[in-house]
Amino acid sequence: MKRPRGRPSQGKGVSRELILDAALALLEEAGEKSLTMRALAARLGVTPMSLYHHLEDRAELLSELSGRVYTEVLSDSDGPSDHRRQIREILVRYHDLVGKHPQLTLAIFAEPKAFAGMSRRITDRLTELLSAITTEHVLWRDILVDHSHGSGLALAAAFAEPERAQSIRDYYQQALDGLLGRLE
Amino acid sequence: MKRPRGRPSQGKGVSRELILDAALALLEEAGEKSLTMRALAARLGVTPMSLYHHLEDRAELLSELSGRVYTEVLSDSDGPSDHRRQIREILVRYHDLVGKHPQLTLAIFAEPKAFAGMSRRITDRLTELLSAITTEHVLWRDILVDHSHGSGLALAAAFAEPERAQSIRDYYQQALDGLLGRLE
DNA sequence: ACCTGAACACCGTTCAAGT
DNA sequence: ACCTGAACACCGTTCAAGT
Repeated sequence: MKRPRGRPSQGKGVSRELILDAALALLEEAGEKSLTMRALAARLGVTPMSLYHHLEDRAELLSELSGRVYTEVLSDSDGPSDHRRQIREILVRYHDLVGKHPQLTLAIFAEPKAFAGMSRRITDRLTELLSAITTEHVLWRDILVDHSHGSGLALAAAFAEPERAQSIRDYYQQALDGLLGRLE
Repeated sequence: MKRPRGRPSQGKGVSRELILDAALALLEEAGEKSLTMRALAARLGVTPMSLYHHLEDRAELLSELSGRVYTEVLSDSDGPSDHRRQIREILVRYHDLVGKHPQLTLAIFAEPKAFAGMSRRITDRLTELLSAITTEHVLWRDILVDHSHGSGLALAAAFAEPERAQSIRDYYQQALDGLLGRLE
C-alpha cells in the first residue's frame, strides 16, 4: 500500500510532513542517489511537480531532514547529571543517530552547508558544558567533536556491515570514555 | 588553450593520465556535481563517449583519483625519526592533503568504497607504528584516525573560508600534539 | 491552493558505425 | 585501437493550464 491508511479517502494531497517522512525512508532504503524528486513523488502517488508546492527544491529536502533528525541530539536527558555525564550523553546520542541514519549522514557530510548546521547543534552546547570544567574548552571541544565526526563517518560508511558497525560503536564509547577521563 | 602544448599536433586522443588530471582540476574548481562525463570530455576537446575507452565509468574516476592523491600520505619521510614523529608526519600529511583537495575528499567521504580504500592506507601503517610504542594500539589508532577524519571533514567543508580553514589546521596540530603527548 | 502535462536543459551509458 | 553520432533511460525544474 503506497498511502497511509488513516487519510481522507479520495484526497490526493501531500503535506510537507508526509513528503519528509517518505524522503527519509527512501533515502535510508536506497541511498542518496536514489532519492530523486521523481521517485519520491511516485512513492507518494503524486506528480513530481506537485512536490514543489511544498518544498523549495531538492537541496531543501536534505537540509530539512538534517534539522529534523539531528535536533534530537539536544533533547533533554532523563535525570540531573554532572557536566561530564551530559557531555557524554550528547556525544553518544549523536553517534547513535549517525548509526540510525547512515545515508542521511553521508549526504550531510558531503554538503558543507548542511554539515555546518548539524555540527553547530552539537558544538554550541558542548562549548558551554566544557567551559565549566576546563580552561582549555575550545581545544577539548574540537577534540571531542572531531573524534565523534570521524568515528561517525566510519560508522555511516560501514552501514552494510553490521558487525563492523557494532565494533565501531564499541570502540567509540571506549575512546570517548578514555578522552573524558583525561579531561581535567 | 584547452590542450597541453607538448602533444603531437593533430592527435585528438586522450590518455588515462590526461583524463585524470583534467578530472581532478575540474572537480576542485567546480565541485563534485560539476564533474560530469560530458563536461570533462568537453574540457578535453573530445566526445563524452570516448572517455569510456579509458575508464570503466564515472565511479572509477573518483576511486582512481582517491588512490592517486592519497598514496602520497605514505611517501617516504626525509630523515630517520622515531615512531611518534613518524605517526605525526603521516597524519599531518593526510590532513594537508585534505586541505589541498577538499572537493575530492568530500566526494570520497560520501562514497563508502572510496572512503574505505583511503582510510586503509592511513590505518595500516599507523597500526604498525603504534604497536611499537603502546599495548593499546587499536584504541589509539582509532582515536588518532577518527580525530583526523573528523577534523579533515571540517577542513574540507570550510574550503570556501580560508581563515576558518587555517584555524582548523592550527587546532588540529595542537590537538594532535596533545594526544600524542598522552600516548605512553 | 494545489495538482497536472508538457517541455527544457541537462545527466550516464550503450550501440553500431566509422577510421 | 580509438573516436563518433544517435539514441535510451533517466534527472531537476519551470511554465502555463486546469480544478
